[in-house]
Amino acid sequence: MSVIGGKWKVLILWALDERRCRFGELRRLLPGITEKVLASHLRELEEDGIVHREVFDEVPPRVEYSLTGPGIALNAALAPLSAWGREHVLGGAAH
Amino acid sequence: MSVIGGKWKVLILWALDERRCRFGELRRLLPGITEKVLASHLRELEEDGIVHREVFDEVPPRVEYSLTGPGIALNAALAPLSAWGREHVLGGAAH
DNA sequence: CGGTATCCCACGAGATACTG
DNA sequence: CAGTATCTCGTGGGATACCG
Repeated sequence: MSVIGGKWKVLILWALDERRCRFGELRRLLPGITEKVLASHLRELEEDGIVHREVFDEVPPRVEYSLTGPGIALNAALAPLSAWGREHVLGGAAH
Repeated sequence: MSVIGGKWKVLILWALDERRCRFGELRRLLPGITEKVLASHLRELEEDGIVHREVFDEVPPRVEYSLTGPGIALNAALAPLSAWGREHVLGGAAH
């Protein structure tokens, strides 16, 4: 739970499940998140071995985030929980 | 996430997965939890339709908590996440 | 036995400004 | 572009005491 405990963490994971993203892309994909929170969540996910951070030494600077193997597995493990939420929290009629 | 967001909530769910429990039993099954937190978590789980609270009008008073249908389904949906944690957070060697 | 009622505090997260 | 640096505030959770 501590791994996915941040307010925006699963949303970050789902965004990265589609494709690898740059910092600014993630910020745009997650309306309302602040740079500070996005940065700290990415740091924690990196420390937990969930996301990989790749720095390209270019101008302008480019940093790309992607899921690691365990990160992909974590997203798969979250799928049933997500399905449960759609079924029981969101309208049980609107599935 | 808000449904299972409390610090002790999944532990409560797992305790109730075995069998229905009384308040004091849960307190003993969860060393370190305070009565206030246990009570508030149970109230929230009840409001979310996860646990059922049954009051028996006896002396001494008796209250039993059990999982509802959605609660049982939630526990099942948590199983893959639990397995992921055992595999990747706890020792990947010690499975 | 099964809880409330208070008080308290750390920490997560938002707002805002700034930088290499 | 990809972040830091501060500051602030609400709230989740802990400690303790009390109650029908």
